Amino acid sequence: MSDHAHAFAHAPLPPPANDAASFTITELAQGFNVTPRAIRFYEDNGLIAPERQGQNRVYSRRDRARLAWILRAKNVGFSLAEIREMIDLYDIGDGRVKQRRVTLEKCRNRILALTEQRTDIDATIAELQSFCAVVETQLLEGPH
Amino acid sequence: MSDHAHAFAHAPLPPPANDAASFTITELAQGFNVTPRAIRFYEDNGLIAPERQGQNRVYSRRDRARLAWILRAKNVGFSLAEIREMIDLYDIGDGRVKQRRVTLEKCRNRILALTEQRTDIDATIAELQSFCAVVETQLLEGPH
DNA sequence: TTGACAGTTGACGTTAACGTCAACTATCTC
DNA sequence: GAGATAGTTGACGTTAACGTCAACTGTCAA
Repeated sequence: MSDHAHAFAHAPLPPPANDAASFTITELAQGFNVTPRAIRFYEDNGLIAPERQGQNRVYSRRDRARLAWILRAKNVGFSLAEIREMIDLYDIGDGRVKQRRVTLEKCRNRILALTEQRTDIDATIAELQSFCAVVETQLLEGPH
Repeated sequence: MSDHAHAFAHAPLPPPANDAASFTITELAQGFNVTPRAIRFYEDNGLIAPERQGQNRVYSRRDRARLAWILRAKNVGFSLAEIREMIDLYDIGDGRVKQRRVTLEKCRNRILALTEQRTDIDATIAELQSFCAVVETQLLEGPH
């Protein structure tokens, strides 16, 4: 599966066991196993907005949690644009009713899509497992 | 979530209820809700290899099943390159032992990644659901 | 004060996965 | 035989999500 496989070897996302109050960009990057470039890119797209000390970015624990959220959403297949929209949704507490109906429908659609996706994942896992079993058997039979 | 959402509104993949023995490219495309262009693209990348009648492609039921497989893998987050490699893996019955060990490891890694992804999906679904609940409550309270 | 670092902002390059023509071909219908 | 219709092969365009590089800035230790 070559090195492309790493495109799929996403961050193992247990929030980094760093209980500091604030973080630098490289701390976050290392903790989540992404590049600083990527984090800045998310900021350019309005996904995070850390404080600044002078020109440097300073990330709070909330920012870190938000980044975790973003990466998980990414891992689940959402595009950055979609993630941004979801974030915006969460920020609407004051939308009018029609807006809320739309919000609700979008949410439900996403839930449906995710549920479908879960089914696909289960099926794929099952297939890979049975394939693994076959290969294991071949191994036990020894080289021919 | 704009129209970008449709980038995620993947094919609802119940294999099309068409029990013919062979299919044209547009039949498959419509059945799976993808474009003929995409299917040809997959062929260019060695993911499918339908028969030909003259210059036209003719897809068997096996081809259709394979396309379903491909789309499911896509939906789960695999790149076309990765899918191609998985297909190649399935075609190795004669690899040497070392190759098989590698194959096995790759498979297991994928299973791990998929399992993680499942966890993320569950978490995301849970969050969306609780968010839905909140919005519903707001709706019931009526417009302010 | 002079590196050595960590961080910053553009600007441009890159890859994946198609979309979008354009120019043909083959088949059937009128 | 002239469209209409479904298919074909290039070739080029496009979008997302960063990577890469260049040119600075700010901070601290020797």
